[in-house]
Amino acid sequence: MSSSREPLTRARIVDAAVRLIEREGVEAVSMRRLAAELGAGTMSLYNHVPNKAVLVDLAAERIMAEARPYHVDSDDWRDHIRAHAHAVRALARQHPRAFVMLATRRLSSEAGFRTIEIGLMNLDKAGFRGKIAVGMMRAMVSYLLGTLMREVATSPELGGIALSPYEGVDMSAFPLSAEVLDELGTYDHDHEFEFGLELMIAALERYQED
Amino acid sequence: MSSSREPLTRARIVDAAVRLIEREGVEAVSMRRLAAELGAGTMSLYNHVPNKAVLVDLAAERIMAEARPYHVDSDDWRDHIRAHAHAVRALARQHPRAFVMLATRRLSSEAGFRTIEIGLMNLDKAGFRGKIAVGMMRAMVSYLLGTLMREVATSPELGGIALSPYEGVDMSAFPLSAEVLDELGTYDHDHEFEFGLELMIAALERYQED
DNA sequence: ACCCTCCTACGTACGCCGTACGTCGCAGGG
DNA sequence: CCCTGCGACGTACGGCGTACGTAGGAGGGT
Repeated sequence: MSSSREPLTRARIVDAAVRLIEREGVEAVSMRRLAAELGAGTMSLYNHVPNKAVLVDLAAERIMAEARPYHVDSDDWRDHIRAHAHAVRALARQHPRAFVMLATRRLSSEAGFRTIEIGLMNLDKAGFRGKIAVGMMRAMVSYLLGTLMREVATSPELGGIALSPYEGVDMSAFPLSAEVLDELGTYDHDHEFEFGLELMIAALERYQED
Repeated sequence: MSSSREPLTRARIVDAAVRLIEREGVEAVSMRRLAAELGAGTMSLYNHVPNKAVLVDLAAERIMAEARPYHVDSDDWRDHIRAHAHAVRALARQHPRAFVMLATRRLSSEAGFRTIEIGLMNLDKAGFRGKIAVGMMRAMVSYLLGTLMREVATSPELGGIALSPYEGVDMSAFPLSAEVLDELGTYDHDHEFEFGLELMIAALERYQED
């Protein structure tokens, strides 16, 4: 193992953790396994990282920091909000196995504020400021968090929240559901994301009129 | 231990699991501990439950089934949607330590369809049917899932997604955030939930006009 | 009355886990 | 030359889920 010659570093350890998380999910991460992957003794990791929880935090921050900057070629605030939402979605889709972990964890302040600031700028363009802008941003975050949880944590092997409609349920008790059973069993995540996003934007526009 | 005389039952085991989850969270659940709590041998549990994952599923379903029916005294579809959203929120707040688990798990079909059917009924009242109603319901679910994740998984000891703004970040790089720093550090979950909910309803109303 | 079957309870053991602690070897400075 | 300090590592403890084997009792058939 060539890598076993390199000295152990916090960076190398976090790297390995991120790779492992992306490949097999957080629950696959263990100190022993990580050490083995690095060709090192288990306890050597503790010279660089105080414990597993911190290590996972560091991995989460590293993934968060990967968020790509993006450029929008438009003056319409709607396009900026759309671009921002798509960027968040892209991050979630690049790291499906890490998303729940990220969503459940306290954001690192730096990356958090970068995102918040962008959100506030976009709402500012739409004419929303101060308290109300914060409320709207939070509603947007909630929507994004929710859809992406549904999209990304939905694939069966990740253990998701999807409904699996055809499991011996007596549908006669649920007439309206029965009518749209096909829709309920189908997921077009692109389309759903777009639909919900436009719904949110429509809501903002409505507030703009007052 | 008086309870150790009772015969072991699936129901008794699931009950104990639910209690433990509510008291200390899913991660505190272990077969050994559960058995000890029931005054039984660890392996005896396996006569009633195939493995821990299924046991946790059963506990999740049991909690889900606790959802209280509610009555709305109004003809306005908005009030029905509000009531439904509040019911979901109440469930989440009654089981904060279980919510992330519930949100991450495949819903039991029965309870799932009950909720879906109510959602579809409410949207039907507003004049939305078929595919578009499904889309709207999913957007609502996303919003609810998101806000409630933020609300319920936010308390520090549960390891949440809240921002904690005052941690040596150079705010001069984030002027808009700096302006509303107080807002960002404050959480009024009642108010935020209501605000986001009205935002969603406003969006639906807008679609109604077309 | 007998036995046979089946179900439940339980003990043991294996292979994982996180990590406290102690030791060893080596690099650097005096 | 030795001393100090630090990184790497082995061992060990107490936890975990669960495969497997056994023992005991309850119920039914004869």
